[in-house]
Amino acid sequence: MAAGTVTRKTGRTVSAVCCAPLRESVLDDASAALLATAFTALSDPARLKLLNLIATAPAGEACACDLIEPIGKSQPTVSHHLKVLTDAGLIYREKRGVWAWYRANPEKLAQLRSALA
Amino acid sequence: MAAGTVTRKTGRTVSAVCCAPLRESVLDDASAALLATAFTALSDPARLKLLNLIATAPAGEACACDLIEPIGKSQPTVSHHLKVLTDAGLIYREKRGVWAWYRANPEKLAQLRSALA
DNA sequence: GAAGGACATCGACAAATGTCAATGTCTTTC
DNA sequence: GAAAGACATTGACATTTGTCGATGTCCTTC
Repeated sequence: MAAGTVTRKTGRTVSAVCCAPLRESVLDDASAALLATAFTALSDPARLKLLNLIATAPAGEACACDLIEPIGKSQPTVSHHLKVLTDAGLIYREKRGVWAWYRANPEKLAQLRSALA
Repeated sequence: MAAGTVTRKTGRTVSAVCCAPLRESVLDDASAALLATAFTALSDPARLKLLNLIATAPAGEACACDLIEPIGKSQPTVSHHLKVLTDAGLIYREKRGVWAWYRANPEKLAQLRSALA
C-alpha cells in the first residue's frame, strides 16, 4: 500500500497525511462546540418564533412587550428564551426607557447558513 | 385610527388584516416544530461531527464502523446520534451486508439554509 | 448450524432544559 | 418619594437528553 494512506475496516483507503481537502474541512472540537451552541438556541419552537417575529418586525426591531402574547408563554419564560437567543449572538438587545428592543443579527445567521453549505 | 390596524403598547401601529408581507412570513406552529426538530439534531457537537464526517466522506458515504473512533464515544451512543440525524431527515441510512452506510441529505441542508435567510 | 462480528435497542442514571410563580431592579409619572 | 409598569432573575419542579453496559437481531463464514 502507498505510504500516507489509511485502510478502513471496509477495505477503502483514504489519504491520511496531506493534500486531502476533507482534512481541512473536518470540524475540530472548538468549532463543533461553538456551532452546537448556536443551533441549540434554534432548537426550540418558541425561540424560532421569537427570532422570526423580531427579524420580520417593522423597522427591524421588536419590543419585548409585543412578543409575549404571540408566544403564548409566561413573561419570565419569554424573557428566558430571549436571553438564550441573545447569549448565542443571534439577536441584539437594547434597553430604551422601560422597554427592551430586540433586533436580529444578520451576520450570525449568514455564518450558520455557510456552515450548512 | 384607520381600520385594519393594531396599536402596539409602544404606540406603533401595524397592519393587521391584509397585504402585509410580514404576515405571510410568520412561522405557524407546525413549521416551527418541524424546524426545531432539525435544529435539535444539529445542537450536539457529536452529531455535528458525524454529519461533517459523512458529508465529506469519499464517494459521499461513510460506514458506521468508521465513525465510532473519531467521535470518541461508545458504539451505542454513536448509533443513537446517527438515529437522531436520520429521524430528522439530515442523513440517509442504507444497510449493506453487515455494514450500515450513511449519506447526507443535501436537500434538507438547503431547506435549513433557506429558513435562516 | 455454530461462531463471530456489526449494528440497533433496552434499561438505567446523571445532567441539562423548559416552564412558571414569586421576587427584584430600574424607569417613568403623579 | 410613592406608585405603577416593564423586564430580568431566582427557586423549584417535571421532562427531556446524553451516555454507557448489557442484550438482541441479522448477516457472514467456517
